[in-house]
Amino acid sequence: MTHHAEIALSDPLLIAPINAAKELFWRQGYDETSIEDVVCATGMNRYALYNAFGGKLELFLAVMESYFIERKNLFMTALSDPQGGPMAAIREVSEYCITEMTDRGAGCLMCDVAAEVGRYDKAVSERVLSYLEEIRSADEMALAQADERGELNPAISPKEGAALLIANMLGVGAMARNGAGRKELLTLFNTCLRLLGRPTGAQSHLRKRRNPKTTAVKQI
Amino acid sequence: MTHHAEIALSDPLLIAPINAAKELFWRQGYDETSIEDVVCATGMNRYALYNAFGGKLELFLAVMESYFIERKNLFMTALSDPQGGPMAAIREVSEYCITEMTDRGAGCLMCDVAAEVGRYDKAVSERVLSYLEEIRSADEMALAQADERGELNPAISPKEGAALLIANMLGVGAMARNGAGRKELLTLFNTCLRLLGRPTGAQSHLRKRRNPKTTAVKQI
DNA sequence: TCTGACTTAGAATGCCTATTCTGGATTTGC
DNA sequence: GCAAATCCAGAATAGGCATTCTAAGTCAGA
Repeated sequence: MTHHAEIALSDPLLIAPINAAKELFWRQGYDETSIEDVVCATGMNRYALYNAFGGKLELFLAVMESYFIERKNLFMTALSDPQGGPMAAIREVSEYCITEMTDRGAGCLMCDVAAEVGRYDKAVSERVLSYLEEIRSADEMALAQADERGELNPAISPKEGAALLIANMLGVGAMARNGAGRKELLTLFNTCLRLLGRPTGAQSHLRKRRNPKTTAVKQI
Repeated sequence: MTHHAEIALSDPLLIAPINAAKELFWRQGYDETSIEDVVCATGMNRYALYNAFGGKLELFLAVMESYFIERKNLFMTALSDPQGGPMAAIREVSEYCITEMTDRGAGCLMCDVAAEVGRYDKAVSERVLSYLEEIRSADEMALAQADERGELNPAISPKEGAALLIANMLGVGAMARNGAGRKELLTLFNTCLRLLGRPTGAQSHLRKRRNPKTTAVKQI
């Protein structure tokens, strides 16, 4: 009596258990999360749990799928038709993700936890890459809009910029996992975003302060 | 009869076993690497292994320390007095790291594997953060030199740029762990490096191709 | 060559965890 | 209210793994 992730996801009664399990896997990783933990956190009976999902791996697959869909929706709705402009939308959605990470002291569920599982199961690691590509292409869409509005740094293409954003968020996740603070991570993300944007003359005053020897001349 | 990581590191006979174990932990992670694996890979007797290190955790600590020192040396020697200029040195050392990662389908031993162990042991996660800071400050040093030579993007400080580089490399590691290819990762890193450098007029031709409507005017 | 310390290979131990089983409780359909 | 199906809690089961033990083998020094 094996059940598939899709079936589990479509059952409204399983939404709460899946979310509880997601929280555990996200915070603790796959190996470090025991079925006992899941039983306690969901309040679900062990027997019922095995009946509903089939086993630990299948449960994780359902969690992963749920995360995938949720995250895809988040990015798609935020970036496909951004009200306050594409760059603002990217900032908003990314800062939301950073908050999620620092709240949990964890990175991306797909990229970090699923990668752990991907060692056994090639299908999982392929799913992770497809997730990354999905998010990247949403970012690329937004950056293409930014480009049309002249808000993208001319030195890069929307595609390159999107890849950079993804890598930066993954890096932020790695740092969150190791205990870096929210403020530090936001600063880091802002640096990335600043470089992605079209350079403005106003920014050069930073340089003046930093290296007066060569740029002490007033620039007003 | 407990031995400490420092003692193990100073014994030349243990260098080879430590390197073999490092390879295993790096590729497979901490939990996924059994002592049996280590026994096979090092050719060392189980008893001798326990005598030399004390246990699995202590072995990993020795591995971690070895990686730390090795990596610190790599960055320090490459970046403290770079012959071909600071930006070239950063590129060189980073590309070396990317090769190490793609060779193993893994990220950074400290940031990824040690983070796994850091869940049990606070001292380990603090060590990871101190490692990150060490590398970041080496990058910052190089970027400060670049700044003095007018090679740094005026929109950012050496400190910000160094943090961005670290995050980018961590992101690259996360992607390598999930099976991304070397070429893709090099492209990604190059984008990052391009943005860190001082923008040149020549780059704007990229933009012309992408968005002819607004920049079709010849710019030579 | 002999002795005593050290090393080895592999078996035993003990713990932890996923999964299954079981006998009793609870719900459901009528 | 009742029979049948379903669900529950916790006890077995089974396998994996770190760590320790053991009994035989090896080596160094005289």
